[in-house]
Amino acid sequence: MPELPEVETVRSGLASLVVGSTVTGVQVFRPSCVRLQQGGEGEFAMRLHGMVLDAVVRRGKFLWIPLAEAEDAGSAHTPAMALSAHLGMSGQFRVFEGDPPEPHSHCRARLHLESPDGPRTVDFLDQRTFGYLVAERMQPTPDGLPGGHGSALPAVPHTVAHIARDALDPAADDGHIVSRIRRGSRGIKQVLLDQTVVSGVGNIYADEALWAARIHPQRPAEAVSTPQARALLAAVRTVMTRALAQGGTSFDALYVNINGESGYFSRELAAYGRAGQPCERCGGLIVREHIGGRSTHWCPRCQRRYGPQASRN
DNA sequence: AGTAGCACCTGATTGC
DNA sequence: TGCAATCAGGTGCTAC
Repeated sequence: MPELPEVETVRSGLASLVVGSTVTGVQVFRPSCVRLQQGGEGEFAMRLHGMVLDAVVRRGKFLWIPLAEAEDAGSAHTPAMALSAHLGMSGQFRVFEGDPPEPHSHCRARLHLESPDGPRTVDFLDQRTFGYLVAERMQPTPDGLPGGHGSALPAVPHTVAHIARDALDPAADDGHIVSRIRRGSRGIKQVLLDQTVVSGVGNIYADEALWAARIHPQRPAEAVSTPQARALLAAVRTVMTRALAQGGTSFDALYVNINGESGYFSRELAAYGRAGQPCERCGGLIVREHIGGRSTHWCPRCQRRYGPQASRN
């Protein structure tokens, strides 16, 4: 599943292939992929047509492409609009140079571009259709700092305004994240998955970070100490940084891929998908349980529910 | 306000 | 063999 490292791989691949291109045509094969667009696919196509793709930016799992008017392209003028994209569970972008092939059966939308190097085609594929595209207005960031990775613009699209900065964002406020992590009665894993607390963490890296920090996924957030919350945030960063380093090597630039389930990093997972196997730290058996509808993996021996001193799991 | 639960969706896998 | 139930899960909405 695409989490921050996978989405960043997509972002950098897309950026290298489409920035500076002009939209010359828009095809929507499945209208639900633009379900967030006010006015539907007609409005979507109209807002994109003739615009220049100025950058590819990411915050957490959210991607967007600031759209410049042709006469403003490359200038310091701040784009008012962006093409936003979320990959959901199974979204992919593929870029073709020259004549594109027939659209894949999972292709939900296709953008035709004109670049200085000739025509380009961008396909948005999404088997499970949880992903979406939307052409929408940008708004300033409250702190005046860059909205995400890939652009210095202090702006984010409307659908991203409520999403917290991600764990790898240089502008992330650790003190604020730690205090929000420790708030409330929810299980700590639920809090990690809450994109308004810290963004970019999905089901796989949540389990990995909790394992690394030795915290039970169901420990109430308010029972997590400040040092533990700091360690957990550090673990989130470590696991996503390592995954990103691997993801970066497993993709071909022309086949802009996401491949959460079979990337090289899957071999390094310590908890996720390892139910019944020994914990590599203590030898206890990793367990799997459905928590809040999500499969959750942990070591009951070294991840204690109520803290290091508790005798009960 | 904070939290829980469900809808959304399709293809692969499992069970009978 | 064939069909139906189950599973995967990120986000956003609704209900409590």
